[in-house]
Formats: sequence, C-alpha cells, structure tokens
Amino acid sequence: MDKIEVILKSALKLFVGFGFHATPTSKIAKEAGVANGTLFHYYNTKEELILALYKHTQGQLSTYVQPKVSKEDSLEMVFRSIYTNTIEWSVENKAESAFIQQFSSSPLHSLISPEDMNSQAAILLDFIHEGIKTANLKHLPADLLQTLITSHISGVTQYLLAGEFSKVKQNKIIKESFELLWDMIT
Amino acid sequence: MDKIEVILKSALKLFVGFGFHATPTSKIAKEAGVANGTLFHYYNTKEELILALYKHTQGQLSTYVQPKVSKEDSLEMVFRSIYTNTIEWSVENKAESAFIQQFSSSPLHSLISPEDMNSQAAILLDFIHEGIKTANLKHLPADLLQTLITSHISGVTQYLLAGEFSKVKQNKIIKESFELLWDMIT
DNA sequence: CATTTTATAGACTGATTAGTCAGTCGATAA
DNA sequence: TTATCGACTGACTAATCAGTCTATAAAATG
Repeated sequence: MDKIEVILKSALKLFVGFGFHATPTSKIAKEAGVANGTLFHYYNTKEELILALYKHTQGQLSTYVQPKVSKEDSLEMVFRSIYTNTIEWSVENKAESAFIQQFSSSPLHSLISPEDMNSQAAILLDFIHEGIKTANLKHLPADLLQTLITSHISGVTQYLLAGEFSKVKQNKIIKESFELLWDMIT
Repeated sequence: MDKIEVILKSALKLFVGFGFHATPTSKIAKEAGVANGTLFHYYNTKEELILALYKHTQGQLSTYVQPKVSKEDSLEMVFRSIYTNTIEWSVENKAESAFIQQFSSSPLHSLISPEDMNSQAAILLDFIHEGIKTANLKHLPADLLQTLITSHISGVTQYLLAGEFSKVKQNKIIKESFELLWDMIT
C-alpha cells in the first residue's frame, strides 16, 4: 500500500476521533507506521496535509457518484441518482463523510480555493439551473435550492448513520426521503 | 460586565475564527482582558470551558425561541414559530450559530450528556410526536422528521448568511421556505 | 556501473501550550 | 485594628508540538 494512502487513512481516522488540532503529527506517523519526517516529505505543513486529505476525500465521493450519473437520463433520474449515491457513499464511508462534515464547518474551510471547491456541488448546481429553465423545478433561487437539497441529503445521512438499518430498510428510507424532496422542489 | 461573560464571549469569537484547539487559552485570556489564571479559576480545563460555552450558547437560542412558542397555537403555528425564530436568531447571531455548528460536527459533541442535549431539539420532537398522532404530519419516523426539519433550518440559515439580504427579503425567504417544508411534512 | 534523485528514518529543537501555584488585593466582618 | 475570605493575578513549568536536520537506503537515470 502506498505510503501516502496510509498516511491519509491514518490522519482521517485520528482527525475524526480527536479533531485536526488535537491530533499531533507524531501520532499520525505512528498510526501510519512511518517516521515523523516522512510526513513532512510529502506535506510541508500539517495544514497542507489536512487540505490534501479534504480534497482527496471529496474526490473519492465524486469518483463514486459521477460515473453513475448519466446525462441521458431524465432530470428526475439524474437528481435521484446523485441523491441516492451520495447518501449511500456517505453511509458506507462513515469516517470520510464525518471528516467532510467536520472540515466544512471548521475555519479551515475558508482556505480551500473556489476551483477546488466540491465538483459535486458544481454539477448539482448545473442540473438545478437546467431544471429551473425547463420549469421542471420550482422557480426559486438556484443556490437556495442547492442548499436545501444538500441539507436534505446530509440530514438523511445523519439519520441513517445514527440508527442501525438493514440494507433493505435503508434503501426504503432513501427512496421515500427522495420523494419528499422531489415533491418539495418540483 | 461579568468576567465569565467576557471570557465566554472572547472564547466564542476566537473559536469561530480559528477553531477550539488552534485557540490557546492564553489568547482567550488576553482577548478577554483577564489574567491567564482567571480562566482556570472558573473552568478546570480548557475542555470544560468549551463545553460550558456550548451549553451557554444553546441556552441563549432556547431562551430566544421558547417564550415565543405558545402552546395555545395550532400545530402549524407552533412549527412556524420555532422555524422562523430559530432562523432569525441564527442569522442575527452569526458567530453563535457558527460555533454551534462547528461544535456539533466535532468529536467533542459526543461528550455532552443526553440530558444537556439541546432542549430545543426535545421540544421539537414533542411537537412532532403530537403532529404524527393527530395525523397533522405524515406518518414517518419521528426522528427522521426531526432530522429533516433541523437540516432544512440549517440549510436556509446558511443560505441567508452567505448572501446579504434586506430584512424584507429575508422574511420572504423564511416564509417561503417554511411553506416548502410544511408541504413536505404534512 | 556510477551518479544523481527520491524516499525514509528518527533524533532533535525552539516555540508554544495547558495548567499550577504562591501570593495580592479589596471587601466584609469580628 | 485585625482576621478571614475568595476572586483574581501572572510568572512559571513540564509536556507537547510542528517542523528541521543529518544520515542512509532505494530507485531512477544515463
């Protein structure tokens, strides 16, 4: 396994458990089974490591979701696909989604440049614009719709993570909650 | 002004700006204009201070919202009132709501005892149960509804905080977004 | 094969941190 | 006048931290 992978994985685990700043780089190195200095060979500062981890994790989500979204489908299917797959990934990757959440509401979030900002969000926004233009969606500010959708997704994710649900039950909740959302925005 | 008040206020400001762990107690003391030791006269550890600040801030929100909710009103009015006032407080108290958000998605959140947990949430959950029983609300798991409502609120709050809206525009958004939510859950 | 570049190690350092402690100060009361 | 109290102080310390440095080993290059 690639050392960078191990380092990021260890950092993720510790960050989620204790928070960025309460996690010393020395502990990350130990957890990863590498020397202290190796960390700083790949990342010049701890902050750089944190930002890299965020981008990396965001990237994993995108890589999971985006191939599953087909431009050919109806707008509803596109939304449904983004919705379902985002939630599924988040539930299956608990630590990763917890980290994204934690990072997003931390002051560090302001440090990531707009172009690095969440390709996920950009795609969603595109579809929203299209949906408004074609009058599939309610005529509301696009970024309000985006925020509502994103919040809805993170709400359902939290709900699914809090309880222990069978795969079947989980899919049912995802499906039903999507109908709620879809009815709300169309 | 009470020293404790000044300390909490300073801590809040710095925590929101830099994060809990990236904020040294010495800076909090300096910002508050008190001696280093004074902090530890009131709170035995830094963690104790952070937890106290969370409870204090949560309390402020409750104190703002709860008196405005009248048991006499219809269920819709109760929800509307909780919804509207929570968002209004959050927008007017940007730092405070940012802190609640930040704390809630941090590992420290697991340290607060269930009884200290958000009297706000408990009240909302009561009304949800009532709403389900009287069939005003859709027949869905109560805590799913709660999560959806809470997420919706924090979404709209984020939206309002991101842009600069006039009081009139803001109220319009709150009103319209409530109708969306209400239609969704009834 | 020789040489240069990259990867890894871990001991080390200077700065910073949470928390301590011995004592000051003003108020209240004996 | 003296004693007692407790809020408050700030210099201090032991521990910890991010990041550096030197040394080696492993790859890559030519």
